[in-house]
Amino acid sequence: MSKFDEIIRLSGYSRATVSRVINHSRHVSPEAREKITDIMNQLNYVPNRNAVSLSTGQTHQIGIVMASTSEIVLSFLNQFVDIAMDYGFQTIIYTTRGDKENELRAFEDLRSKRVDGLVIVTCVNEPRLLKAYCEYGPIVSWQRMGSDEIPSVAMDQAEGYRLALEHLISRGYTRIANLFGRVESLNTQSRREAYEQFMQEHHLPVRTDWYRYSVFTPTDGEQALRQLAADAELPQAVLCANDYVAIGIQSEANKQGISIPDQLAIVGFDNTELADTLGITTIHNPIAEQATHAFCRLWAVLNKQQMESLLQPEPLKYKLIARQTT
Amino acid sequence: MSKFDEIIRLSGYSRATVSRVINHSRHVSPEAREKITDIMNQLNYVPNRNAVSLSTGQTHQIGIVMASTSEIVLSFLNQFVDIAMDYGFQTIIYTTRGDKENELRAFEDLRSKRVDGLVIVTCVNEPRLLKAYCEYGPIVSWQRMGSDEIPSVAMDQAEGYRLALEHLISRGYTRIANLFGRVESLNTQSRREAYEQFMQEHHLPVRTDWYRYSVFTPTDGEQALRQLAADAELPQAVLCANDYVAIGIQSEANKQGISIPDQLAIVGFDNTELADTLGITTIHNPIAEQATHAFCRLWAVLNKQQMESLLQPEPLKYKLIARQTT
DNA sequence: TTGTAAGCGTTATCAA
DNA sequence: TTGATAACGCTTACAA
Repeated sequence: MSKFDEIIRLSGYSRATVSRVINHSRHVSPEAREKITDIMNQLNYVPNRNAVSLSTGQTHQIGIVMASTSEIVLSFLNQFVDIAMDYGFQTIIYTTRGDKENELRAFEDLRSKRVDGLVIVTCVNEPRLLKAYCEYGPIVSWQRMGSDEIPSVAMDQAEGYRLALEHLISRGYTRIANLFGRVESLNTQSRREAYEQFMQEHHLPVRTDWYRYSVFTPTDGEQALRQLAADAELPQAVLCANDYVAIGIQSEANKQGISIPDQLAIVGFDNTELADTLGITTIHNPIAEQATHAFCRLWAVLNKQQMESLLQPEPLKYKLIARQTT
Repeated sequence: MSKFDEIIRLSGYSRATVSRVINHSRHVSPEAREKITDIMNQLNYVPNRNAVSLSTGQTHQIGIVMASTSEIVLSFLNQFVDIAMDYGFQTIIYTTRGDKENELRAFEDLRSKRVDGLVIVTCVNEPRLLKAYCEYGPIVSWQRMGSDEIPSVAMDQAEGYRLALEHLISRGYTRIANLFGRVESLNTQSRREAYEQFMQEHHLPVRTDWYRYSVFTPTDGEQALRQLAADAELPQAVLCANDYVAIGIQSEANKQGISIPDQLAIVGFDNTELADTLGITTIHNPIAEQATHAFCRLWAVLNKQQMESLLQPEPLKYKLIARQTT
């Protein structure tokens, strides 16, 4: 006999009343509440969450989908897990390693009621394939999806990129290399367009020969600089996909005796703690706030209500943080 | 009517047979299997995982408990999530922010059948309180718990620490500072004892005045060096709690014009990618392998069988990685 | 190989 | 305020 039935037996009340006490319903007499509560404590009762989930259709679990738990997504992840927990939601990690089938499992888990909602941090499947899952529960994305059905909480990175470009130009750096992340990502596209437009507006050369893609880690950064340095002409400045790439550039420059920022200026992206420690100029990216946004969107749907208090009134802003590498 | 009932109705078979097909039981005729499979595909059926979990008593979910998802635990987390997924288990993150009540919620979730098992990465509650939860499901720990009931997959850090000390002494650094993590942790205790024992064996001074605690991040490292440098005598070498602290030390030393390794040698811990990039001498710590171990322990219990193939035959080893900071 | 029927542990709808 | 009873969607003895 389950503990639930035990409580029913010992208290003399019905199944329904016991359930009401568990769920703090107001329609219970004080005597019933006290008696049942006592017995619950005595038996050290906890509800079986699978039974609750089956009955209510809600798991209070949210899935978060990403290629892997890297440093780059860490602050988003951390903030999301934290705020979700504050609102009574657990977070399940789905790491896909960039594999489409792995990734689809997360979406299937939405369909099979394992999770109530989904946050996409990075994903590799076609948006038009994924949006079919929207009918099973709310989905929001950090990565921009280029699809209205799956809303994104990301900011347009063009804006941040322009801040970096203005800063560089104002200090006299005009021959600029760009180290991008994923070729197909909308972020990369935004950044590239921002760069090209900005340079054209200022009648400066657009150096597409200094574009590099799939540069994510410090090691990637080191390698990229080695390549660039092998050519006849060294750029005056490098715009990096993120701070970790910038660290790689900085380190490799030191090894090669390239002086920073005289011979080479470096700008990172995201403003992580290490960029501060290592004196790297960077663009502050309000990542934690975007994670908060992501949760709020989901929460609003799952609770069928707006969550005004948490939806930032003023839009988020990028900010240039000037340090020693420019 | 649920899709399950729909399948029963359309196929003409019973509830049990349909279930058998879903679970790939051998005791089903080819005709039945084909007919039912067809209908399942037609209806785009997926089982409701809450119903399955309620019925079987297994969720195929494992909770991972930590203060926060920091860089330091990242490779453990990543590897654990990956291998768990390979074996059909999802991972739920419980971040506690060092709060005992938050932490207990993870353990209560084991009790309420939300997760099948638990991995402790870091925890703040008393082991004797936590071990009461062992009866509800398997628990393993990365952090050493000092309790037999909750086994730990961690290695004794004394061994790694000794490697670092031997290396330093062999290069002539004898006046050594130690930057530790949490004061009460068994790791810190191990490291401190290793240091003291090693120095005494070699008739060298034990500099307890150069002990610092709660040093975790680059910023903590910078601050620690600032303090040390303010004193009359600077140590010849610093042993750091992890590579991130070492980065902070390295950076602050550069700022202060302290030359590395001539005036100050630095040894990190863990051998992260950044230690390589930044040329920091460190101790390689097979963290991913420990995460694998952790999963295997849980898996062995949950499947009531040994997992010999995955349990490393040879014991894991620390390794000194000498770079430019020594 | 198939079917019957009893669980799994809750919530929710009525009616009283 | 309470209680009967059905519903949630699936698994699993036990029989046939």
